Amino acid sequence: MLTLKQINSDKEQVIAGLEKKHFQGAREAVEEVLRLDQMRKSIQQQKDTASAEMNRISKTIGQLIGQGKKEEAEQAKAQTSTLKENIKTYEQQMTEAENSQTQALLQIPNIPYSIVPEGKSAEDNLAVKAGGWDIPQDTSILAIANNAKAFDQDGASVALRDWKEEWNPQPAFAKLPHWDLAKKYNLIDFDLGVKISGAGFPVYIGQGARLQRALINFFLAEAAKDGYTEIMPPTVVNTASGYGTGQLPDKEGQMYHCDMDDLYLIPTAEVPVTNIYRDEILEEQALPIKNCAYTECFRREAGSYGKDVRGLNRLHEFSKVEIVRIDTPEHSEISHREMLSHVEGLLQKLELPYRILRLSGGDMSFTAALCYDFEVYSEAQHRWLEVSSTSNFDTYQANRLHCRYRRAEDKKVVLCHTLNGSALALPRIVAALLENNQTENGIRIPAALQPYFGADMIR
RNA sequence: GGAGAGAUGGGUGAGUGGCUUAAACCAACAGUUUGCUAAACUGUCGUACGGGUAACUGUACCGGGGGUUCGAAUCCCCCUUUCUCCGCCA
Repeated sequence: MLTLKQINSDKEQVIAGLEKKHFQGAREAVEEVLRLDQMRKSIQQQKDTASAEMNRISKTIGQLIGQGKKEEAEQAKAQTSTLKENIKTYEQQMTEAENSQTQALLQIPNIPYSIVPEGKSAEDNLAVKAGGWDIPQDTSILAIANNAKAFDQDGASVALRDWKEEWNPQPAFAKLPHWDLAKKYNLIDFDLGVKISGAGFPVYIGQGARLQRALINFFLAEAAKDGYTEIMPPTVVNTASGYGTGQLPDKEGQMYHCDMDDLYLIPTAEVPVTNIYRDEILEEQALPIKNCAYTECFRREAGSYGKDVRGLNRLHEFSKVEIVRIDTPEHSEISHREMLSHVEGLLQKLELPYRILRLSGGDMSFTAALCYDFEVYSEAQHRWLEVSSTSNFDTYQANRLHCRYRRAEDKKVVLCHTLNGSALALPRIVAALLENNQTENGIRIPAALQPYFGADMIR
């Protein structure tokens, strides 16, 4: 959540930011938080004064009893009853005010950075870069893309906006969608998954299972090369962790819940791996912390339907390698770019056509300050598939997590920045690999993946 | 799952109702002394929220939550968790 300090000192900027994110009733929400804050402060002043008086009297009583002055002690006791009641009332009011204030703050999303494009929806996302083995290199627009210093050159990025329309690859032969390929090569059995679990829980078989394991190992190895520490966290988390990274309370219905023990199945490794640092004060020299983790991810995906859920496009359980960073505010932007380069490198090594989108204010997640999506092009489905979302949360998550660090310079304790990104989520990568690499003789495995897969083709 | 014993600051650890403003030691940081290193000495050494331009100061926090009391780290209840033993088990 946003800090009170931010809201207090930069009220108008915060409101403008919330409006950029198309948050309804931004001004009212901010005013409400400020009003509750004023209320809380004035109650605290009264309560602190009363408590100070109470402490003073109690101490006196102790001294009087020590001196054997019992009558005077009894007199002093008589003074305390109203005071005691007042304190109790103040405490209740303060708890109430604090709770409403927290509730109000939880309803307010993060504010976007200035380079986030204006806009309401996915239509307004900005393509900042594109690449991949199959993209024609002579298109002038793409030439700009390749020369652009990625991610921070707004002028260059704007020119890329409509590049998708310029590039309409014509497949050499009618390519099959991955659900047909999965059947043809006996890689994935969707019906079997329905039998033993339900829709959205595919069963990977033989080379299909091996491809999963190869991708996981490849992604983890690449992350290790880039200096990430591998974590293997629990796959279920408690409510405190759910609140820490912001899945609770707003996304409660999106997570699977184990009623008996009140635990949630993780929707992403971000949850356990970021919560490692909940309620921690880190030393500045330990930053940036770079962790990666492979986990299964579980999502209820309530409300999804149609072509979006066909095959591997949207699953209830899927494998993902996540990269997570905890950093200082000064360095988090650099960290973000390094993460983007890492993810881009993975897609290049997998030889997939990709584009990178800077999400518009309205399309960003509740908690992000800046977010880039990576999409790969599926030649059989003729559409872009989102395979990674790499975000900087600024202090928004850290504030909720109470994740802070001690500045080396002045020893002050301040909030960290948190960042995370998929590197990568498997299902749509598998879909794109199968669809784009199909030949008459089988499915080609990209060279970088061959050592992990143990073969150059799926036959 | 059953029984018992624990949980105190960055660490070790004292504290069984008011002489605690949580001792002491270690670590850390700053300074003094000193050819250098080391040692010694002195000082600083939590977090959150208030008040104050500031120096400073108030309140809360001893695993978490509730209760008893004028007053709780200390007594009572519930929860979490660690250890030991028993049971079960890959």
